[in-house]
Amino acid sequence: MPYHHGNLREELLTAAMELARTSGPDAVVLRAATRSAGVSHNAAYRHFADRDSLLRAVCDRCMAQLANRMEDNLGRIEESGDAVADGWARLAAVGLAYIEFAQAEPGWFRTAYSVPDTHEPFGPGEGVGRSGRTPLGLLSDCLDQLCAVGGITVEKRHDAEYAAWCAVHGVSSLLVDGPLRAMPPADREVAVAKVLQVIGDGLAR
Amino acid sequence: MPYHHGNLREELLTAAMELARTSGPDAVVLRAATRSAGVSHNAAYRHFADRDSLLRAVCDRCMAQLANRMEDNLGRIEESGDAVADGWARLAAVGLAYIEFAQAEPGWFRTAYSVPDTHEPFGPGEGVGRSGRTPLGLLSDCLDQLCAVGGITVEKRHDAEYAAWCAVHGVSSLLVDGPLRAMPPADREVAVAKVLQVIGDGLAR
DNA sequence: TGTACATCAGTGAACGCGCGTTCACTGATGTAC
DNA sequence: TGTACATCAGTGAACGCGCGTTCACTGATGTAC
Repeated sequence: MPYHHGNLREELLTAAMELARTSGPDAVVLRAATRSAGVSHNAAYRHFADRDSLLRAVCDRCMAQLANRMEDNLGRIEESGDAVADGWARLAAVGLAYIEFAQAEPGWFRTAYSVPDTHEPFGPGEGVGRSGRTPLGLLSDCLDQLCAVGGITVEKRHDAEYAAWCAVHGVSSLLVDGPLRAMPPADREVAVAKVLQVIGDGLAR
Repeated sequence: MPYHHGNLREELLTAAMELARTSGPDAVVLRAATRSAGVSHNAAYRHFADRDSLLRAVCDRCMAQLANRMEDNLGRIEESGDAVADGWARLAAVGLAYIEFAQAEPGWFRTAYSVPDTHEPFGPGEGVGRSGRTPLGLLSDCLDQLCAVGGITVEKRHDAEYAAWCAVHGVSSLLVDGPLRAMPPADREVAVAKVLQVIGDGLAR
């Protein structure tokens, strides 16, 4: 191992992402990250002002992972020719991606929403996936499209992201951290389907 | 201060509730609770097996506080004579109570959902308010009544608590801890209203 | 082309913090006889 | 009614843990002349 590491900042972030993945935001710890990078613990201070700055950078990446998962699900959709049906399918794909991400990567999910109070929330260009859009941006896009093709009214479109986001966020939180965490997979599917169905009905009406 | 305290268990719980209220579940710390009760730190071990047992007991109380708030809101409703309208009003009251509680008592809200992994989830008779019902129980009651008077169909009633619970839990979490925590009050009301409206529409349809 | 020197990126020891938990103990209480 | 003694509810000192952070430092790099 040479004295100059070469890419320590990146390696610290990789290590910290692994900590977050396994054990959530509280496990994003300077000493553990440097340990895992094979470097003395205060080498980290060359690249991050303090522990919260490292955590903040990790939050960004976690949110980006969520965005990527949503984009993946969107990319897998086959157009049916029916613009309204496709619009609903896209919205469902985005919502399901959110819930699946939370369950598949609970540590990342929790961390994505753990920006320290001492730091600014995500600014433009932060927490974005490959397409450059945030999770919320991707959801907005779906709703815009659905509105454009007449799947939902303009009135319903207004602030609709709150309804959709809160519903999928709520079911994700309750399944991952909350009282539903012990729920068997079959029941989870029932709960998730009900949430998506009611939200869809509520927007359609 | 006499050697025998008399009611130390209760006083520790009161102190721990105050810690939770101010700073959330992580602040529920044995030494702080005993300090605040004016007692040596390991006196706590006469009343709680360990730190997690204390936290667990505090979680119960926080959930009970939430239930009480929901009951308060229900009690404030004036019957209109229209059973269906009253049913919807009760559902809205319960949902709003949940969201208001989260914003008014963020520490308690977070703690209510922080039962340690090492402990069993709430059993019967735990996390209940004055009426002996849990928050989820109160919600179920509302949905049952609404269904009984024909406000929602039997099919919609089925598993409807997931949809309602997840929606209010999601908006609460995002407003209290999440990216919406910086939202000004006026915008919060808009978001909350939208969530409740869409969920209501979705159940009604 | 060679070299002095500023700059950058690491090291290693140390400090202070607060926590949960354990140990051996002492003071107060209540009950059997 | 008095007293020995078990039991209960506290005390106080100590341990070990892992953390964030600071300090003075050393090794490597690159650039001006």
